[in-house]
Amino acid sequence: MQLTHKPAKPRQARSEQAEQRILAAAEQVFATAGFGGATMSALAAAAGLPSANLHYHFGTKEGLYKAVLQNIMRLWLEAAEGITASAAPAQALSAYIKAKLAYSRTRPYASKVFANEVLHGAVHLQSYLGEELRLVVARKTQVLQGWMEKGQMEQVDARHLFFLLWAMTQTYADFDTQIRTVLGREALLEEDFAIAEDLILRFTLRGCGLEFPLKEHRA
Amino acid sequence: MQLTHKPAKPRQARSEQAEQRILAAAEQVFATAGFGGATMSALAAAAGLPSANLHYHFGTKEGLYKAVLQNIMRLWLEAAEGITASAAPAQALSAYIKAKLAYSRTRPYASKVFANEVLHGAVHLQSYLGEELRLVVARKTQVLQGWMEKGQMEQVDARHLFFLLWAMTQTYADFDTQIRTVLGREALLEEDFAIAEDLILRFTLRGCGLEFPLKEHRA
DNA sequence: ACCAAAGCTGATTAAACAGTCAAGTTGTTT
DNA sequence: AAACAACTTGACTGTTTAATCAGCTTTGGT
Repeated sequence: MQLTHKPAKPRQARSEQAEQRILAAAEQVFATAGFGGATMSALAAAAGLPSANLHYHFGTKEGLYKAVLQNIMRLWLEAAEGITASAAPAQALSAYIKAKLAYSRTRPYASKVFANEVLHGAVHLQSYLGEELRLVVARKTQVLQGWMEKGQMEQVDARHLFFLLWAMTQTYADFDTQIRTVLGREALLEEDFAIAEDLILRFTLRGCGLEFPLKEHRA
Repeated sequence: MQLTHKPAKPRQARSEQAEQRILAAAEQVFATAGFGGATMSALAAAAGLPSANLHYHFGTKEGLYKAVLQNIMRLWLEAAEGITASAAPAQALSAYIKAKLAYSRTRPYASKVFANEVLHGAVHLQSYLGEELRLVVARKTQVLQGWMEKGQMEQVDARHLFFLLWAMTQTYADFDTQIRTVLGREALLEEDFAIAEDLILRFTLRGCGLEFPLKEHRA
């Protein structure tokens, strides 16, 4: 927990490479084993390095875990950038759903690490959830309320709308084992994600009193 | 993993009580710490017993974990019982959503243990997912397809419909930390679940081309 | 009242674990 | 090419952990 850490100010970072490699491997191991279930030797084996090496770069197991989480957090807020007052609700919400679902397809381990952390009380993410995420949700909620006041979409609770969008899109990463088993697949295919996207869009847009299917403008 | 277990056939089970107590405590500990993060002494402390006692009743940590999971599985399939060919789609789906959401409210730890297990590859649940759950989904999927053929609801992919219903209802248990933080609450209130229920029903029913809000018949 | 069987527990053990360290190698600056 | 910092590593250490076990108490059948 406490630091016997990397020499406080490394004059120059020569081996960014090793750290990236460790982080990528750790994302997978933490995703499949959880924090408690991941051992330093498993993490080291996945990175192809001796475990002393991981301690050199990240100090402690918890330090490595936090670095992995921080890496993931960067991705999470980007997706919502298209939700602005001047955008059209149907297009903006569609883009958000597509972006979030794309993360589930391309970064399933990142999603799982995040899910695992929140599931167990988010002790390492309290500040992120309480500050950054809370702020983004507050801002985006105001955008949606603006749309509602202008009659561009129906009245719905905007915060709960986000909870449901997160749930529906992330479930395809977090619970892929269950989904794959029910579908009888080794791995989820593009067509599965296409069906999912269509259904989530249908639910969301119609739920908000918007048109579905979306008609392309400027085809 | 291997058994040095409870005397194969206990003539009489005298202390059902202790096992229930251990299981209830273990559900909480496994939910908040995960399998790897839970220690036998933490489990024992939560149950208010020495750890040798837990080993007496459940053999190994994994044995206890499996018993907790098995306990949870019983709950999971019951909720879908109302989905039958003769039922009205809107009523049956509403009842299912309400039942699943009620579990998120009343048994959040059970939901979390299940979520955690699936998240990490469901190694202890493969047979359940592949057999029982797969079968139930196959049957309920047929019921929905029957409704669609009769024009009682729109064409949607029934299996993905279930994935989204599970995601939306269980998120209020599994990710309650995130939801509570965004809402600025110490604990989720009845009114939060009421809003959630309303929004999930709205999404689902409209997404399936059904009437929302539902009109009570035989009021 | 007696006696098995079932239930309980403190003390112990062997293995797994996170973290340390000293001795090495590599790369960069002057 | 010398000097130094960044990096790498195998061997090691103290602690935590799951699991065991021998001996004790409680319970129910007769």
